[in-house]
Parts: sequence; structure tokens; C-alpha cells
Amino acid sequence: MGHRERDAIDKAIRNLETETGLKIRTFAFGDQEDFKIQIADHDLIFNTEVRLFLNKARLGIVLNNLRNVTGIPLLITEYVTPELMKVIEENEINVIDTAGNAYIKVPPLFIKIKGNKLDEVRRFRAVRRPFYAAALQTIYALLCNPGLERAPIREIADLAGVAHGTVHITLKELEKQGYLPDYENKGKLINKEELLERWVILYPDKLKPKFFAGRYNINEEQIRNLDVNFYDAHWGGEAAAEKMTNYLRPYIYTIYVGERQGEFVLRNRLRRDTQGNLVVMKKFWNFKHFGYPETTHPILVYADLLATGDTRNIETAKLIYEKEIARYIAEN
DNA sequence: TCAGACAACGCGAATTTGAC
DNA sequence: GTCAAATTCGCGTTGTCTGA
Repeated sequence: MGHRERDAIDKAIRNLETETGLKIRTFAFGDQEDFKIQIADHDLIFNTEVRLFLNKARLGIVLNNLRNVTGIPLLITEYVTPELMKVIEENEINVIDTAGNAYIKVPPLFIKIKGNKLDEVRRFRAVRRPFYAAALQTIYALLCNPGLERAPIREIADLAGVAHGTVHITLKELEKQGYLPDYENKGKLINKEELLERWVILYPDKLKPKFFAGRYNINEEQIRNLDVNFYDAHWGGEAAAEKMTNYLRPYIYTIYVGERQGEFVLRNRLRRDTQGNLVVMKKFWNFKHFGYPETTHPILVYADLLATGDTRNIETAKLIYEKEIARYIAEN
């Protein structure tokens, strides 16, 4: 655990004590990497999970991890936005942040503090260089195609849909950040689980808006009759999750369409509607998803589901991770 | 000939400035 | 205080050089 994590724990607990007047004790256990906190007045002991940055996507990942935690889990983070607090309340996740916001529901104890703000400088301080849109495209290609990192730069660029200069910069950055040791000698991508987590967190903000093409209305019959292959299109999000798991009935349909987007909209007589049930995205990769002819790659389905923040979608994302994604992340 | 590296440039987003 | 124009900044692409 780094010093920033320790600082976050200390600050979050101090603020919780100030806001509630409760007496709180912290103690390390195991290899000193894990912390428990005890709220003395209520004789409650929480197992803490520290995640400095949180958004909807990361909250989904954390929520799935917390299901495996024994005891009472407590998430500690730097800042929970008001929008994120709503998702936390819906999912009844125990959270405290360094700004003094908190949501803890362990009957008879119930704490809900919101509205506290973090100072701007600290909120946006980045630990590592972030990945931008083109870098995320490159990383997506690498994660979906194990071993691709050892291919020529121009081939990677071709598959990722970016310029070859971008691939070079991205691979060097991956090397610098410890994901691609020995890049010069065609080393293997490592730490893929963490890299996937970072990709999933950044995808909704950095990549998805860039390829958003429009929102439309579509009915069940149109969906049944849609020939996705004709448009080089692939179902994503909830629609793809339904096909992969049979666990989910889609509420919003997401589709990634190749070059024929205009034709896709015209031929299907789609009407634009900002609240419509069909989200049309531009396809941003140039490789085949072997085994998934009608849907996007499970990694993208996973990211789309987590980005919604919906409980059922988060559960489905976990199923897809275990069933379809784990093997891509395994070091090989 | 091909792949990697790098500099220069274009473009769009963000920020600043100034007029009203 | 608001809005538009100007400026700045940085990401991503292109073109080209170098070495194997």
C-alpha cells in the first residue's frame, strides 16, 4: 500500500470522526497491506478496500470484488461525486471519502453524509500519465489479441485503427508503466488484469464519447430482422450480454457499426431520439472477434455494462468476466 | 525492403481576453 | 455577466530517416 492510500485512509477516518462524533480505531492485519477499522460505540469491524479514484465503471469492478470479501466491507476513496453517491446508495455499498462524505448502512448503524467537496488541485492530480483515446484503442487491440504486442508496429496500428506513431508511443508508455517489460526485445504484456481495469475505467470517458454516433428508437421486430453482418455491425452492452449469458433482458441496445452507418440508419428507418433505446456507436477496431460473430468482444461488453452503474448489469459483467474474459487476462 | 524512431504539423478542445 | 474571438496546448497523424 502506497503513502497516498495511507493518507486517504487517515483523512477519510478523521473526517468521519469529525462529522459523526464516533470514535474510530484502525489496525493493520495480515501482511500489513490490509486495514480494518472499528467503530467502537457500535462494536463494528470493517474490512477496508482502498480505491483512490472511483467512477461508475470502477465502482462496478469494486462491487464485484466486494462480494468475495468476508466480514463487513468498507470502501475508502478520495472523492465520491454526488452522481456516484446515488449509485452507491442504490447498491448499499459502505463508502467513506477524504472529503468527508460517507454512506454506511449496517443496522442499527446508518450514516449518510453528502455534499462535501474536495479541493480542486487534489481531485485532479494524476498518479500516472493517463491513456488517451488512441492509446486506449491500441490497448483494446492488445488485450483482445494475446501476443499482438510482439507483432510489427504497423500491423498493430492497422488492427487498432490508429497511426503507427501512436502505437510506438503507447507501447513505450506501457513499458514505462511496467505493463510491457523488455519492449525492445519483443517482451510480453504483463499485469493484464490491472491494465484491463484501467482500460475499463477510462473507456466511458475517453473513448466512448469519441465514437458515439447517435441515439435512436428501435422496436423488437426491427431488432429481430436486423442483419448485423450486412452492416459490419456488432451488438454491444446489454444486447451482447443477453446473447452471452441469457441472464439479462436488454433495456438499452448498443450497436457498433462499421463504415455503413448512414445506410444502417436509413435502411432501418431509425428516428433520432435522445432518450431512444438504441445507441449507435462507430466501430473503432479492425480485427475479427473470433467466436463472437454478432457481438463485440467480451471485454467491450464488460466495459459497456460496468459503465451503466446498474446493479443487474454489474452482476452480468461479473459473469462475463469469469466465463469469457479471464482467459484473455491469464499470462500466457 | 521493412520496421522502428522521431520531428513536424494539423486539428480540436480548453482557456484567456476583450467587447458589449 | 455573457458571449465571441483569439490564443494556447496537447493529442494524434503523417512523412521521412535510419538501421537491420
